[in-house]
Amino acid sequence: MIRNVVFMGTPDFAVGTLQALIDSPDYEVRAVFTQPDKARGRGKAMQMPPVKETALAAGIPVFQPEKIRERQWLEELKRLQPDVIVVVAFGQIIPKEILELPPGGCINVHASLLPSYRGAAPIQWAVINGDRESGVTTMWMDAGLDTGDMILKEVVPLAPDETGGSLFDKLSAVGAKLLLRTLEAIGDGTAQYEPQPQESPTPYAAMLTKKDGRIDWAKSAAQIERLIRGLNPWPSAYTTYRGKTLKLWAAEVQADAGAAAGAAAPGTAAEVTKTSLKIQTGDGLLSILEVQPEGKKRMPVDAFLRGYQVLPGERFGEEMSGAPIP
RNA sequence: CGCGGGGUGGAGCAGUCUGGAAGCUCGUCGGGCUCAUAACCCGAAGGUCGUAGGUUCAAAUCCUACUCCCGCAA
Repeated sequence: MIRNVVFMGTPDFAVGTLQALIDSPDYEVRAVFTQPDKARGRGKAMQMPPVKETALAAGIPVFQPEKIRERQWLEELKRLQPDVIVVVAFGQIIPKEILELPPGGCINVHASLLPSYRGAAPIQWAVINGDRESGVTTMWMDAGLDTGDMILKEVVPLAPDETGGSLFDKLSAVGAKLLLRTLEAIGDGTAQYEPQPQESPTPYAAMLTKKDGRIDWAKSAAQIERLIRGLNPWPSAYTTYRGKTLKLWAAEVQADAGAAAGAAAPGTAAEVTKTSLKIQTGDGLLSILEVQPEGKKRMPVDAFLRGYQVLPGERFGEEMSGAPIP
């Protein structure tokens, strides 16, 4: 029998699942654990995690441990007597003592089809790698990182124009439903626990940083286009132009294959018209569709071209280092 | 008080330092040319230069306050 639930999570991705638990008549969310408020945004204003806002709105007690591994939190959890702890993108490593505390275990919702993409940024990496499908997996957490026994999975196909943001929304919704089904199965004893293979078929999906968005024009047009989609809306793919940052929000791989005779160096504006901008990559041309200059709003390329008068042969992504490229 | 860029006809920009008739590339509307066009030619409409106040004979431009948008950082 599963009734008392403690929820641990932090970002937007976790909100849907928390809300589903709150709305369900079968469970009582006794407490929510989330990361401490942090100064973020312009003006470094304190901002509470999305999960905290949801919990407060529902009148649920919120705990914000700096380090969940500290003894006091284990004691607090013992008092709460959860039948199960639900963990969704919490952002801290949960110690073994806590993992072993609830009779129903610590159940994690992970945004990939495990054992692929263990780690913090599975969604974006699936888009960046051009996968045909992704999904959500629930598992019984163990001491490893996303290595626990798998309980339920749901596959979600990727659209051709899938972005990190759009897939994020899809998987978040799927995750909420999948968790409810998982708790149900655990509650009535029908849950199946399938151990994961030791090795993941994919590299570890490390947390993304701004620098992951810097475009390497030597890569292929297809790879760059996927990077742009995967990192949309965060952290966003970018290059530099006339010494300033230029974010790229949408692009299209140029179909006409033969055109890429490779005369120009990667990063060069190969073809410029009044309404289009095609940049030479390591393999093929990439037609830029939407950009955002530093300090400006997003705009379609044609608007960008009107104001900035890009010349054929201009270079994108030049480094300050000034090392001449042969 | 974290750092920084910006708000100029519908769009993107210049002009601001060195005050003195609102500009560029487009778009829109009308006309022309063309088999045709994101092409070309002719003409037109459209702006209290973010808001409020100040300095000045004169402010998009200098000063003050405010407001909105965005990049970095976190």
